[in-house]
Amino acid sequence: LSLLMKLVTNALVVEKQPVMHKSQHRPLILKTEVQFKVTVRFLANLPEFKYQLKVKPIFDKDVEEVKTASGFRRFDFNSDDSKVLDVDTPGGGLMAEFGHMSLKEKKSRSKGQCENRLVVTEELHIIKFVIVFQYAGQRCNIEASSLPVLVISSTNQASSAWASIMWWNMQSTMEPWNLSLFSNPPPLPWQQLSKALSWQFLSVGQRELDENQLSMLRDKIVGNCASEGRSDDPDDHVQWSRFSKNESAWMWIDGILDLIKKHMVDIWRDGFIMGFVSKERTRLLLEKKPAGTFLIRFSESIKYGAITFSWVDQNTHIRAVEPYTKKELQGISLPQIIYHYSLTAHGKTRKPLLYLYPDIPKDVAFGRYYKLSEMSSTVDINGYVNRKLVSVSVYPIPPPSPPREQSMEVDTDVETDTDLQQLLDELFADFSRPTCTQGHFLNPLSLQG
Amino acid sequence: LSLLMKLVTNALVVEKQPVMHKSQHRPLILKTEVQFKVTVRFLANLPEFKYQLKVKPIFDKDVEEVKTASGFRRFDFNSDDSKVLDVDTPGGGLMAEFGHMSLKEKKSRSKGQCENRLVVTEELHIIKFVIVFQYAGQRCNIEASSLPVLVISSTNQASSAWASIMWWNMQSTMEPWNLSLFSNPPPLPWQQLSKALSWQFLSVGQRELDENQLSMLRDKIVGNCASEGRSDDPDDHVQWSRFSKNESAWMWIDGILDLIKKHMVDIWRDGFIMGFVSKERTRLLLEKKPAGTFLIRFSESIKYGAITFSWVDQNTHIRAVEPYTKKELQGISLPQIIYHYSLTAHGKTRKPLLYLYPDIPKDVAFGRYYKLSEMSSTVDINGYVNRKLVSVSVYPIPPPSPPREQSMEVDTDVETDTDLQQLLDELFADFSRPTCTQGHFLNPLSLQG
DNA sequence: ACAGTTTCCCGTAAATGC
DNA sequence: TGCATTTACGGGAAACTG
Repeated sequence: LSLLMKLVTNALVVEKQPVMHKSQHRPLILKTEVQFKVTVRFLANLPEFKYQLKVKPIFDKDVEEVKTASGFRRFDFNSDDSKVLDVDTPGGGLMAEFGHMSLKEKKSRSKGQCENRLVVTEELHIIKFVIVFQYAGQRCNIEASSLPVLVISSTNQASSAWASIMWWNMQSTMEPWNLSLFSNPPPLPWQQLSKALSWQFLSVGQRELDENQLSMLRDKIVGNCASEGRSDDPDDHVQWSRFSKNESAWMWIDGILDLIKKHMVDIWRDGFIMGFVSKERTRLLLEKKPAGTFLIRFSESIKYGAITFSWVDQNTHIRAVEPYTKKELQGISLPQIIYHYSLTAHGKTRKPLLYLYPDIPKDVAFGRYYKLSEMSSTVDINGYVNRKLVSVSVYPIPPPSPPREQSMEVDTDVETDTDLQQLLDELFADFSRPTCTQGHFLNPLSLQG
Repeated sequence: LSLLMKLVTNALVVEKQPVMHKSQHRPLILKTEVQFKVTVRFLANLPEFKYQLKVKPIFDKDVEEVKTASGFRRFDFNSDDSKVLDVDTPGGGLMAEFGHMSLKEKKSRSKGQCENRLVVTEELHIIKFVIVFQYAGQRCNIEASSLPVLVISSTNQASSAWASIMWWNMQSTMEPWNLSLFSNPPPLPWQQLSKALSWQFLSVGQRELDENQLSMLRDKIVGNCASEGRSDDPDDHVQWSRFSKNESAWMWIDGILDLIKKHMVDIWRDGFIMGFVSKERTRLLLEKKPAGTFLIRFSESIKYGAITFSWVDQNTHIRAVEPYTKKELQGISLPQIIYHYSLTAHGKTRKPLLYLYPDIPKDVAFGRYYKLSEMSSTVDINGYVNRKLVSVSVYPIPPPSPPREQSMEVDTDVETDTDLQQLLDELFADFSRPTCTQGHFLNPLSLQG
């Protein structure tokens, strides 16, 4: 009997297709009150059992007491809790499809009693599918278990949850099925973590991280730049807390992944974003290059994914533009920004970006992208004058304004208008110097030799 | 007894505060599965009834059969269906607060049987609050009714629903409580409708419509420009279908209200948006004005609320920029657009906007707005070069590109790159004429005398 | 096929809980 | 009080349903 159980247990395969955007093959993140689908397949083709077996999904079966003790949340299935009969599949095997499952938290009375309680995105749960099976007068349970499941209640937890999944996947290659992993998570070799990170970029942006990019990440995450040899020391390890906790590596990287996914899959895929370069390395790379050479970097300081470019300006000054955020990129694409980016300095307006590092003319690199987007916005519509957005800078920066303690009042206080006007006049002294040409027109962007 | 009932019935007042964005004092739009709050007040101060009266909300009481017959949907309260005891209020009166009400549709088996079924935003429902009341051995019902309620299931229905509310409010000043109004809605005098429309702008944008704006709307909605005298003919009437049905007046106006609410309450309030001006009138107004005079108009053609400006260009040409949509205004404000708007034509770049019609220097009108927004984006951050967005146009438009039947292929087809490059070169011939200045820099925005 | 209507669910903001 | 977690719901899009 016990042999039969084991045999048949292994013959069950579980597949899920939740609608989580992050999920790939392994659907390990489930959001409460959001539907997901589970298909249970009976691999051993035993058609004589057709319509005779009932499958029932159970959340955290067998481990419920343990988990409750350690402060885990408890969940129930919302609607489809009832079991579904087996049906035959085209291949002839048996299967059951749970089409509209979703989770709801069971509120337990006393929650915070446990000392070292994990954060919710570290709780590893299990969904089991159980068949109560009658055979030869005997009765036994056949079970199939899902991969570990992380349950979140809001998409703002998805990023942390994904960190847990990556960590678990890396651990479980060595020590499978450790559901208490995050009670005391062992550090991981950088070698292994770096591969996982690279895969994320492959998955999201169709291009892995190269050695230079990984090296920058190593310096940032492993730190300990003592061995500045930049070779991957196999002794380098990363702590879970360093990787996943607030303000730490993964949140920053995931913001960048999201930035790529939403706004620059194509440019990333084609390799035009150096991205992970420190400011120092940027200077090293650029300082020997002719003016007009630039490279594209992810912002290291801004929390939720932003991108900037650094370029060699006149007199070999290296400058970087204020990073563009995801929100801003909704209105204008990075290639468009790069194509039109203009700088007004010392009374002269010019386009400071010429060659993508090391020496690719920017149109060769980016032409294929901005052409398409420009096309559509340049067409005349109903007799209207077409238009487009251009990102411009005024440099050098004017002297900083004196601090204003009550900026809230400004919008009703007419008195400050004059101050503001002055400041603004200063700011745009170069930019908007009025000039008489034909008609009454100001001529703000002109080069006044 | 009947006297008492009437007396007490009138003594009940119903107040609701749903979280619908459109709702003002009268909360007449309810969305299914979204919470709202109802407070029932017993105006007659009879403290001896404290804690003895139970109030029960009932949806479509007394009219359910009629409505079901005419194809109306039916609803139930979700959770708080149970009645709540009366409690005393600070003033000493009796009241009951239903804190977490929400509606759920009761699916009825056969729905589409009714011939002339109304659309859902024309269904007028009623919520009644009933007290079963024992007095002197007698038992009777005390009832208070809500104002008519429109039930929607998605915010994309809110606009239509609001149209119904306006229409009902206008009708009910003459003939109150007509719940079958939309079965055969009588036309309304323009005089009355125009006031209601004007109030919408007052409510959303803190400024009513002036006579010129209303006159333009009259021409558009009433049509029938036979009496071109532009005086308000009291015989002008508007049909409900003309006002509310798809692609018609209200949808367009409501898109503009939303535009104002989201992006330009201040400029609207201060009266700098002429807004409702026909193209013809725009030309009449501007053609006698000096070059650089401009006015701001709402787009008449774009469906969901967009804004443009028309200006007197060189040689007294009147031009208008492609309208800005709500989505685009998320990234840049209208005052900023106006302040920096630049035009490149005939090899010269200039700012074509100088005087807001009739003759207000644009900085006098808009200075107060763009100063504030410029402030924040001009501050230097962490050594980055500040930047901002500018809306620019290239005019005149280059010859239209030959039609491309397979624009889908372009992004993988390297062959077309050359074509695109050529076209683009043409497009930006004026805009990006390369010029050698110091260094290698192109000098695209320069005036080459 | 299609339009009116509802459902689904992300992402943000607010509320809640601990 | 602050942070972790959940709830709420607008908005866009997909799914439904006659």
